[in-house]
Amino acid sequence: MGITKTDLFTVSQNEMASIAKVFAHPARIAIMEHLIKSNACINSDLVSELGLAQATISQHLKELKNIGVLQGTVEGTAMNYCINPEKWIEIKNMFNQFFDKNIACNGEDCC
Amino acid sequence: MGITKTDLFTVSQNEMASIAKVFAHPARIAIMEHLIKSNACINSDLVSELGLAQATISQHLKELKNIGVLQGTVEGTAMNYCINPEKWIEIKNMFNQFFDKNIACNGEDCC
DNA sequence: TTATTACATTGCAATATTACGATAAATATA
DNA sequence: TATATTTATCGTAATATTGCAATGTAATAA
Repeated sequence: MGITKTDLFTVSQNEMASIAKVFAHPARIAIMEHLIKSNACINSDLVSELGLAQATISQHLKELKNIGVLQGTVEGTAMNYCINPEKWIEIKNMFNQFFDKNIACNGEDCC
Repeated sequence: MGITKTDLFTVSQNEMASIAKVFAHPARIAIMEHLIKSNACINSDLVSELGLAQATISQHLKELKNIGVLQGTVEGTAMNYCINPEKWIEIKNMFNQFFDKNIACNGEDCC
């Protein structure tokens, strides 16, 4: 089907999954890493940096903007994209909360 | 196209993306959370717990096994799945390294 | 006004993912 | 042995994602 049955899961499970989905493409990881290195960046830089077409990069940027991890300001004809620090921390905390659960097995017949 | 141009990106960017992809479905988040709560679990438990078909759950478990975050031991006709603690820490560290980068803007014209 | 530049959007083709019924495989039980 | 139980795999339909050329839009420069 390709359709996810979101109604079967909790809000936080769906949220975690949809944020992870944005991180689930190497181009979007590369965009974030490049933005962090440069401290600011425009779309056209990324085209030469990553080797993907302008339309493709614009699409990835849109998905990163959609979850709020990127913010963009207009700079003449160019765009000035950078990481949204508040959202960055928020997502970081979300992953931390998930991974900080106690995963110790308690029974001797466990795994 | 639906095909990712992995050759354009670094090994670590591709790895991060492919692990995030496994976390990018609420059923797989729910499976991990249920395993952590129960400390051990079999496939048939999850079918009644999650409301997805047995074949679907088996498929999700396979993907979680593929990246090593789950391990399964045979228990008669049943399976005993649980979190792999070493891999759990490894993935946790991967995300921590990614999010612990300094994202402070340095220029006054930045965002 | 007419380019030019930079980015977004649209419309597709190719491929991937999700879900599940059917069925296979493996073990346990009568 | 025959049957039930549990999980894995296969095949397939529905939907989603990826990538890009073409085009649209908005601001600047000539």
